[in-house]
Amino acid sequence: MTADNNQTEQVILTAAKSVFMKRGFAAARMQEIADEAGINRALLHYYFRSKEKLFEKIFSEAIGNILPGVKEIIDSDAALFEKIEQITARYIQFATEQPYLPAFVIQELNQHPDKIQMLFKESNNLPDPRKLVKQIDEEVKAGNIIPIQPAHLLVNVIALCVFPFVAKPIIHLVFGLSEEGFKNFIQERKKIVAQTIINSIKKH
Amino acid sequence: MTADNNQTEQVILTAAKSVFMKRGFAAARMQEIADEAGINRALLHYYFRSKEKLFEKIFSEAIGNILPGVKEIIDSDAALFEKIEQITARYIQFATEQPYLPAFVIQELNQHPDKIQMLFKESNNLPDPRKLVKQIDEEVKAGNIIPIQPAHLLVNVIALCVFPFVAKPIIHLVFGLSEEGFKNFIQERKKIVAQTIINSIKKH
DNA sequence: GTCTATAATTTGATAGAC
DNA sequence: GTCTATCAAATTATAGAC
Repeated sequence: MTADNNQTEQVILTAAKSVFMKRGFAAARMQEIADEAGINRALLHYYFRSKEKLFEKIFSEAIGNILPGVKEIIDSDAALFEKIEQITARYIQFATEQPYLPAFVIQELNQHPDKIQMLFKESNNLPDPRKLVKQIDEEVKAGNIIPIQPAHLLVNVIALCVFPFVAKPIIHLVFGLSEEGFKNFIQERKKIVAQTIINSIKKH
Repeated sequence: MTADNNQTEQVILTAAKSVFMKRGFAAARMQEIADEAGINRALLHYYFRSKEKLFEKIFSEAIGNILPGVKEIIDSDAALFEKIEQITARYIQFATEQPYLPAFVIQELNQHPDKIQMLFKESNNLPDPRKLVKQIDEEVKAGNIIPIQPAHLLVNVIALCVFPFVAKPIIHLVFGLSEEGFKNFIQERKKIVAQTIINSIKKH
């Protein structure tokens, strides 16, 4: 593989990511990807054969960027409250850097659940919740936190992190935030989410 | 307007809602709507002129079903904790009856933010958060709840209600739930969400 | 490896008969 | 009001020259 080859491939991937994230698979156009990459459509097919194959590449890369980090935290030996703080911090930081990603994943997940679920599985980085589930159950038993089902706690954490990004346009509308105001809002959530979760389960 | 006219129009709207919810605007096909309505494409255009107009009708109807109820609760004179319980109950009940709706709204919101924001505004049922914001601020000042910015509290409530529906395929995957298991999970959340929120803000 | 030209198909929309 | 036939545009994909 020549340097040029590699470089063009990378330019295409960058452009494809940008377009797929903004538009979603169905509304994305190969022409727009080509334009953004500064090449023509034929070359897209030369490198990736089809729109679908290109999409799969982009999607797998995207989840490959976030899953390993989350998995690592979930499987770590840290204490529960510490894990919660780490997960929220990493999630929000990641979504801040790639603000289109959460809505994109949710959109595709709901439109082709089987296919997307397979891509998640193939990534081999899907967090296995069992260890964390056990840890939560033990904290409950030990009387350190109030009784709560681990699945609900986990969903609560992810929901508080991710939702503001997918609901961004509605938040702008309801609270009349500027772009800057929204950024502030997200930064505040880095502390607020962990605090909210911990307050909701700790015994006082 | 004859009975037949009205009936056909209703059949089309029902079919269109089903298809748009499942596919989203970009991936929805007029042919599929026609098939599901048991008519042909030409008749769709006879009644609604274009795909876009049909979509707007469906979207406006959809948000028209949920917004007035939420607005009513938010503007009511109920105590804060009571409002939180009412909002969570209504949201989750509504999303249970129309499980595709939350992901659908989020998808379209992110793909055509300006247009969708306008449809929200035109509905004239967008909740005005000011009264609730004031109520929260007063509870904070009175020392009844911990200091929290109203916007974060509101986003937390909606996030915990809505997120499980938009993330349904991933929840299935991670926790290995059956369809029945997911329904149970959602029913449990009717109590858990309000409880989580209230625990997170009340003083102990 | 990259381009131009074009094929093949899909899809939203309209014309016109009944 | 409903249908068949057809148009016009868009879009993915390929063939072939350079």
